[in-house]
Amino acid sequence: MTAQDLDFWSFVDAAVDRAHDRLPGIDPEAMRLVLTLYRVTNMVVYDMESVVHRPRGWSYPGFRLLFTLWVAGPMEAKRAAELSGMSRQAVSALVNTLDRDGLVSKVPDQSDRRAVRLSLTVRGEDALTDAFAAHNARETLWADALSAGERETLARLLAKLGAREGVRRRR
Amino acid sequence: MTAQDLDFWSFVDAAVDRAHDRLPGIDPEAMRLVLTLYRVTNMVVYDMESVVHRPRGWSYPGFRLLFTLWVAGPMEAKRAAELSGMSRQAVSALVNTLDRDGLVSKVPDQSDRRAVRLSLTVRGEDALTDAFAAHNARETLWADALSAGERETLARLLAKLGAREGVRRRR
DNA sequence: GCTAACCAATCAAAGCTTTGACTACCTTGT
DNA sequence: ACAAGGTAGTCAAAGCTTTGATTGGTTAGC
Repeated sequence: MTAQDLDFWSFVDAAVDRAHDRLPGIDPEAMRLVLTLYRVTNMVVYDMESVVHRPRGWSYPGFRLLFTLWVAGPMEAKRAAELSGMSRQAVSALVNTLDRDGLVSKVPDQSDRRAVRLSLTVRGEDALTDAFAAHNARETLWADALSAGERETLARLLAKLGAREGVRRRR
Repeated sequence: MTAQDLDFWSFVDAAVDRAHDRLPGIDPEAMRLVLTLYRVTNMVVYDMESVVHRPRGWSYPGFRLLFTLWVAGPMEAKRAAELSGMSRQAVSALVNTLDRDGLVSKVPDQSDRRAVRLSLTVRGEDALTDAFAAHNARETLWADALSAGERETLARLLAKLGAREGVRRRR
């Protein structure tokens, strides 16, 4: 396989081979794992965003924040950042858009006047329910690439990777 | 587990339960798989970016483009977009930054004057070699969460998901 | 009470990505 | 030759994310 014949996926093989040839000390398996993880996730996210969310006028981050509120109920912006995995600044910017579009309401907290309490509007809840149904249908389409046993194994190994001690998220 | 006790990971369980309760038709397994995939990948990418790349003054996308050129050699911008998984516009914008910083050179193609040929500068190659060593060491740290057999299984299942027919990348 | 430390949120600047539009160039068919 | 269509790259506008700085509010120590 020369450099001329590569495509998006065979690039991973070429990268592993080339790195292994040129840099003796590297770990080819770890490299393949992270490269593949990154590419698959990007592919799935791009698909979700272009098929489900952009046609509805939303972004994937917007959906994630609305979904967070839908799952865990009204909460402070800081907590929404923790649960969704965004930074507080990102939540702040994102809520401006969602508030403008009438999907989220932002109310100053009674007991702590620094905080704002976020909640779905009725319109936000309706829109989320519709978008989530389409989102999940698309998830199923992806998941169907694997057998039930493979899906369980994949989810379990991913969770184990995510639980990695010593390499923790700091935000 | 009430909504008050959730954290970043238990949110996934809560989301699956809550969706299952409120919307009868959804596919909880597919949901868990995609949610977990997304969160793990974001965690790994954030870690790489904050530990390896930002301290060197780079972004993760910048690293990916340099790495693509390092693996497959000089190429047109369009091809770099295909292999790296970025859009042509994204490559165009990114190359402006990398060119400004002296890491990539952009030369008009002789035979097709529409095209530009991208290649690593000497400085770009040196910087990439250094960054890649650190990047791969960090990848190893993550991969060590799993046994050798688990790593192989995970990489294989991810590749199978990425090879999904009927749900293809369109860019 | 009052100051110091801390904390929630936002602002500002820079970077990446996206869609849509546009220019310049190449290629094909007549 | 030359017009029609396709292609490579860029520009523009909007959105999200990041780091670093700032504002306003709370809490703890003296």
